[in-house]
Amino acid sequence: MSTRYNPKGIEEKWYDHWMKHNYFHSEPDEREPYSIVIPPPNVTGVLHMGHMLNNTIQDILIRKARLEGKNACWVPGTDHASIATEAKVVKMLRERGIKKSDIGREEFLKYAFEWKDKYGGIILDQLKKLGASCDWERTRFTMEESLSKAVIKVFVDLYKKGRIYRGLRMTNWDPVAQTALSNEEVIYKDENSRLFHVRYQIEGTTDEWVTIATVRPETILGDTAIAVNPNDERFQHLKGKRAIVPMVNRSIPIIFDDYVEMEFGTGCLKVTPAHDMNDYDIGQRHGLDTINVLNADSTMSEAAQFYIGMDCFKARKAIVKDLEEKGHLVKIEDYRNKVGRSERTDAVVEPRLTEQWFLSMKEMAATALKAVESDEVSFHPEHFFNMYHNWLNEDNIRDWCISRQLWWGQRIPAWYYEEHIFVAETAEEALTAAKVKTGNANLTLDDLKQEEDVVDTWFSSWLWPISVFDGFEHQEELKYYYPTNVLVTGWDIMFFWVARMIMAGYEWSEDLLGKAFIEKNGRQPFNDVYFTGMVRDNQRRKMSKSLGNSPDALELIENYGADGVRFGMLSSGSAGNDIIFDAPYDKKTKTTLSESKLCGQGLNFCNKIWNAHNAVKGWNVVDEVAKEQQLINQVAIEWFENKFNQLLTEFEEKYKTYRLSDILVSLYSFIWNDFFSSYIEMVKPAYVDGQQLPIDKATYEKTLDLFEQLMVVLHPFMPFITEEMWHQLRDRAEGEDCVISTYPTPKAFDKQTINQVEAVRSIATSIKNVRSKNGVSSNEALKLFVQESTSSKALFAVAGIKEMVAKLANVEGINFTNEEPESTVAFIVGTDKFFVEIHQEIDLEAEKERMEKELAHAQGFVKGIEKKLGNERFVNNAPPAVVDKERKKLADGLARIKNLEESLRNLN
RNA sequence: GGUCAAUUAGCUCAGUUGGUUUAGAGCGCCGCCUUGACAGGGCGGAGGUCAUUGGUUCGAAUCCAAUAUUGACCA
Repeated sequence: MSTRYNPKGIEEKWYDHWMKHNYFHSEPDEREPYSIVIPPPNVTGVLHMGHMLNNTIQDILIRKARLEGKNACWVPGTDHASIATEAKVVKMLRERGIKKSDIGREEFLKYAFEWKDKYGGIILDQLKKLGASCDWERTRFTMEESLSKAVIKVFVDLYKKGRIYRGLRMTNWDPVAQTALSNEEVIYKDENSRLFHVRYQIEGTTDEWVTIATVRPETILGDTAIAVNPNDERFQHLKGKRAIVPMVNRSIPIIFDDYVEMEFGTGCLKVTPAHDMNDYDIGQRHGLDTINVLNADSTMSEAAQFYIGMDCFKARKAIVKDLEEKGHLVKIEDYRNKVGRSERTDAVVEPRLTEQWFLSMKEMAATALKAVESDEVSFHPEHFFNMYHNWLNEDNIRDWCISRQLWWGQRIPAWYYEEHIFVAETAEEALTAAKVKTGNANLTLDDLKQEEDVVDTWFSSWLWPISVFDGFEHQEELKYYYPTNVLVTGWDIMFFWVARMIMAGYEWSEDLLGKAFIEKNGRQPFNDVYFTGMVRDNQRRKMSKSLGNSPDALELIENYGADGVRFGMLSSGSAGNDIIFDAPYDKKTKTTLSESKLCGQGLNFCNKIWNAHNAVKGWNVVDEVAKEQQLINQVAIEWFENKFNQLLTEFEEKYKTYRLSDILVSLYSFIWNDFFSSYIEMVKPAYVDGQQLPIDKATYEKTLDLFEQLMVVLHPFMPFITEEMWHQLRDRAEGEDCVISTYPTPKAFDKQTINQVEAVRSIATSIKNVRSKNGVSSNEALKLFVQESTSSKALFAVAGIKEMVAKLANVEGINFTNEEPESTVAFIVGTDKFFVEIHQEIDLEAEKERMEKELAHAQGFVKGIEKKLGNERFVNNAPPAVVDKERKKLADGLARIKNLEESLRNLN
C-alpha cells in the first residue's frame, strides 16, 4: 500500500460511482426537503476561484442535508448572459465571414444556440470535478422554453399592473454592444484623464470670455447652455447674457442652477443635455435643446457639424488642436475622474437618450426591503443588510431599464400598430387586442410590428427559484421545494440578482401557490442568503480573468485534488469576508501560479487520513489483551466519544449560522490531533522485541466505528477521501455509501470525563518537554512522582489513568509523594505538581529561570484577580457565577504560586 | 461627497450577544527525531502592550466616539 494518497483516480472513481447510483437526484416525497438553486454561471464562463468557493459551500450544505436524511435537491444550470454571449457569437460569425446584419434574428439565434450547446456546458462539467453534488437531471438554462415563457408571462403581468412603461430616457449606452445597460452593469473606476479649460466668448462683446473645464471637449459641439451657481459672486454680471459655442458659433444662454459646484473647475459648467445624466436634468429644468453629437457607435454624428463619422476619442484630439489654434484653449490639467465602463465589453459607457422599457421599482423595492427587515429572509452575515438597504431605500432606488438592443434573449412581447402598443403573451392575442382597440377587424399579423429589443438577462434570472421548478406552468414541484432553504452567492450581485429574486418571489408566489401555502411557508424565494466574500490576490485585487491574477482552477484541482482545493478555499477565510488566496505570483512569467499552501495543507490532511487508516488496518486483532491496555482503551474511548459529542453539538449551531470554515478548522484539528495523534497512540498496541502486539476486538471495532463516523462528519467538506476511507474501513454492500449514510446525532457528553484525559495529555506533554530540555531520549523510561493532593489523588484513582500516563510519556513508576524528591525536575499541570526523575545533570540555572518566568506570570495573574475581587462594586454587581469563578481562579493561582515558590527554594 | 467593512503573532485569519486560568489556529521560523502508519511526517519551542487616543462599565480585543491606514459599495 502506498504511503502517499493520490487523489486523481480516486476522485474520478467516486464521482462516477455516485452518478451511476443517481444519488444526487431528487424527486418530491414524504421527506423534509432541502433545496438550493445554484447561482447560474454564464454560458460563456469557465470555472474561476469565486465559483469554486461558492459552489463548495453549496455542496457542503447540500451534502450535510443529504446525510441528515433530508430530501436534498441542488438545482444546477446556466444563464444566457445576453451581452457577453451575443458578443462571442458575433465574433464567431465574423471569423466564419458572416456579418450579423446580413442574417436575420432567427438565423442568428440558431448560431447562438449552436454556440451555447458547444460551450455552455463546460463550466458545469468543471463543477463535477470539484465534487458538486447537483441534481444534473434538473439542469436548467434561462433561455429554454419553459423559462422563457415565464419571462413573457411576468412581463405581460407587470405591464397590465401598470409597472412596466416605455419612455425616452437618459440611459447608459454601451457603444460596442450597441445596447442600453442598467445602472448596475456600469462599473466606475478612477482613470487618468485631462481636464481641458476652454473659453467661450460672451455674445455681443469683443473680448469678454467665460471659461469652462471639461474632460470631454468633443461634446462642446452639443452644448446648449453654460451654467453657474446662483450664489457665485464672480458671475453675477453674466445674468441674462449669452455665450458663443466655439467652432459651431451657436449662441447659448448662461443659466443659473444650484447643481453647479463653485469650487469645482472654473465654477462654470458647460451643459450638454444629450451626453451627460446631470446635464440632462439641468436641461429638463431650464427647457434646453438637446443636440445629439454622437452616433450609437460613438462616432460623431451629423449634428456635430465637425469630425462627422470620426470616433469620439479621435475627435477629442482633433478638437483640442482646433480649439488651440482658434485661441479657445486656456490650459490642460492632469485629472483623475471616474469613468464608467460596460461590465461586459469594457467599453466606455456613453450616456445616451434612447427609448427604453422600464420596470417601476418603487413598490417592489419596498417589499423586498421589508422581507429582509422582517427576517423572512435572513442575511448572513447580517451587516450586508446595510448595503441592501442603501440601494433599495426610496431615495436611491431607480427604475430598472429592462430592454436591451440585442437578439440573444427573450424578445419583448409588445406589438406596435400606428401609435398603439399591445403587450400580450402571443402575437395572436396582441392582434385581437389591436382589432378591438382600432375597431378594424381586417387587421392581420403582418400589420403589427413586434418590438425588436429583448429583456435584460436578469429579467429572466430573477425568476430562477420559481422557474427552475417550472413553477409558472404547474406547481406540484414548487409546492414541495419552495421556499428554497438558502441562496449562496457573492455580495457583488446583491442588486443584480438577490434583491430582484426577492421581489419576484413576493410578487408571484401567492398567485402560484395559494394563500394557505403562503401563510404557512412564506413568500420568500429562500429563507437564508449566505454572502461569500470575493476571492482576492495577495495585493487584495479581485481575482479575475482580465487581470490574469487568478490561478487556474482546474490546475489547482489537478495539483491538490478537489478535496485539497475545497479545504484550501474554505480555510482561507470566514463567512462573508473577502478571501486572500495564497497563490504565488511569478514575476518572471507575470502569471499567478496554480499553487497554494492552503490547498497543500488540504492534500496533506488527506494523506494523513490515508496513512492513519493504513496503520489501524494493519493491526492484529484478538479477543483480549493485557489488562493495563484494556483499561487504557476504555478511558480513551470514553474520552474520545464524549469529546466527539461535544464537538457535534457545537457543529449544529455553527451549521445554522453558516460558520463553515470554523467547523472545518476544528474538525481538522480534532481528527489530526485528538484522533490520530492522541486516541490512536493511546490504543495502539505496543511493540515487544520488534513485534507489534495485537489489539482486542472490542477496541478495534470501536476504533473503526469512530473512524467511520469522523469520515461521515467530514464528508460534506472533503467528499472523496471520506468516501474512499469509508469503503476501505469495512466491507460494504452494493448501495451502501458514505454519501448517503447517516450523520451522527449529537448526544449528551460529560465534561469531567473529557477533562481527566486532557490532564493526562498535559502531563505527558510536560514530561516530553522535560526530556527535550534535558536531552533525555524518549526511549528511556523515567520515574514520575505526583505531589499528594485531593485533586491528584482523585485523578489517579480513575481506572486506566495511571496506565495511560505511563504509556504516553514512557514513565515506569508513578508514586505519590509529599516532598520534593532528589534529582527531579518539577512541573505543574492545573494546580498539581509533578516531578520527573532524570539521571542526566540538570541545568539548575535554566530550571530556575523557567520557574521564575512561570512564577512572574502566575503572580501577575493573581494580582489581576485580587484587584477584581478587592473591588466591592465587582463583588456586588457581577453575576455570582462570575464572582465564584474568579475566586476559583484566585485559589488555583495561589496554589500554583505556592508550588513554584517551594520548587525555587529547593533549587537554591 | 454619502455609506459599509477591515485593522489581533513575520504571513493568512479565528476570537459566537463584554467575564475563556492574563489572546487562539494554520503557514513560516528555531531545536530535536531517518522510531515500527505517515518527512505531504513526529515531538518540543519562540513569537502579540489586540492600529492610535479618549469614553461607557465592577470588568473592554469585544460596546461607543474621534483619528489614522486599507478595501469596497453608491453618487
